[in-house]
Amino acid sequence: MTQHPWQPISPAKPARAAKEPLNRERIVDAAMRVLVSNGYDAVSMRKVAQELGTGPASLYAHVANKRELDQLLVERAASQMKFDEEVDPERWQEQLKAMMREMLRVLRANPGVAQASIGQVPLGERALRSTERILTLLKAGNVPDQAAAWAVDLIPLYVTAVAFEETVQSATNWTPEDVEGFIRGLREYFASLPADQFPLTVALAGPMTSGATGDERFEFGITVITAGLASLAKPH
Amino acid sequence: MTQHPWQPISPAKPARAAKEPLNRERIVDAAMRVLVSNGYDAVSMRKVAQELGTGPASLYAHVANKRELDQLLVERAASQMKFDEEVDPERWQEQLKAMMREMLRVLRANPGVAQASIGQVPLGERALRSTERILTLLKAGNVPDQAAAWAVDLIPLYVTAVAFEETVQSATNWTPEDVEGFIRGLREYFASLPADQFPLTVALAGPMTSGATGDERFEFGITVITAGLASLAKPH
DNA sequence: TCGAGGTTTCGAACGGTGTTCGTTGACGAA
DNA sequence: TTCGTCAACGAACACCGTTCGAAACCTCGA
Repeated sequence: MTQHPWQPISPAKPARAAKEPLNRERIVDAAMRVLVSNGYDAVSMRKVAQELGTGPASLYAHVANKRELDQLLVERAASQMKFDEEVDPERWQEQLKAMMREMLRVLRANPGVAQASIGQVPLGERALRSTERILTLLKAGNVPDQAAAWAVDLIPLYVTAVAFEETVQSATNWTPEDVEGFIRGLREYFASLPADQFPLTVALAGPMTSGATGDERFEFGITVITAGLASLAKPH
Repeated sequence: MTQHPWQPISPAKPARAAKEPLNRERIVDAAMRVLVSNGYDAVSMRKVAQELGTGPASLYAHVANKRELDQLLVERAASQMKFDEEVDPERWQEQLKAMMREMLRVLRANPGVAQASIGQVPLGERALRSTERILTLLKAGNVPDQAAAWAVDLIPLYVTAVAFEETVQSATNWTPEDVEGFIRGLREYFASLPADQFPLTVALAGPMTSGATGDERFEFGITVITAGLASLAKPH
């Protein structure tokens, strides 16, 4: 569509030079396009190569293997996270929650990255900035050193798990109506259980199936984690 | 080794009857054997069929697809969890932690189940007992209904994510020495960062890389979550 | 300008995966 | 005995990650 009619069919330059040479960045670009538009499962060496107009073997000159490509995708996504606000010790809990929301936002915008990212130690420069910021916020909250250090793991793990869960569910290609029907069926199922064996499950069928698609559950999770960390704070 | 020498080479019964007919239970049994001894990645329809002395197509008469087989494995593993102790309202926090430890124990004993389980709504009878128990414990702790209902998601999600992370790492086939070396390298890397940009990361390089292989990190996580839930308790 | 050496590209192939198709063969009902 | 039904399963399809080796290309010294 963008091709101009007067463009020569056979390019003036030799066919070989018409292609820019491959490099890591172009590969990650292509992989990112496939990831965003087709999900993580579609990110295969073949698909990425095809996106670049070549074969899968060509990628291996620039990327050791699929796992390394996954890591590059994670770093690329991590670089989209913005944590601009100055750390304000008075508002460390709110700022920590904002951080987690931002992480989830980026993971959602790049569906599938969560899958590639889970269980990976964050090492890139952007990830280090996140680490440093988490430590700063928790130090501002008087959280002990060891707790803060472990929270650096806990926080991304939770956010990533939530994002991963969402991508797994969205991978089923359900329409919103399907999801709604599933939720309703679930609620009815819970409510129909024998009340003598599962009294609370029956009684809480409504709350358990509420907020399944929105952000309320995530808000709840980050509230619990933040409150839990705050409760570990050393008395001043 | 267990075969007796006087056992006839060709069985007395017709060869067809020597094979028990296939059914879901036998398939899950076989899949479980493959899972425990070779990890989740080895659980393919072909391997499971081979374990049963047949071809992959035979499985599809009893199991819709691989995802359904995964779900059956999750249910099988969930049925191994034991939550015997009576609920004691005075000790609800400790009992909740014990529950999470038991969940992790089973997920560890069945490496790979976590991967199949993440993002799945727990529906089997065993899972329902877990749900009911979580709700009972939180009710004993005066946690509001909506919070308790969402905690039913949060708790397994965290435990499963931890287990999943562990299986991803163990899938690299590293020896304990490799892991130790990696951890040491990580600590040195953190410590060597520019202190003006990452002061806390440098200062906490030790704590951040401690307890990486043990259970301390998990204990920390369940403590944070339990404390966070407790902080939501309604004043009585 | 030529040629050698090293790197990049990439078609072909290997061994794996989930899944489907269509035939086979055993069994219960008529 | 015959027929209809359905589990069993061999073969195949379309994928996957990865490797190999030959060709094409770029760089640089002679």
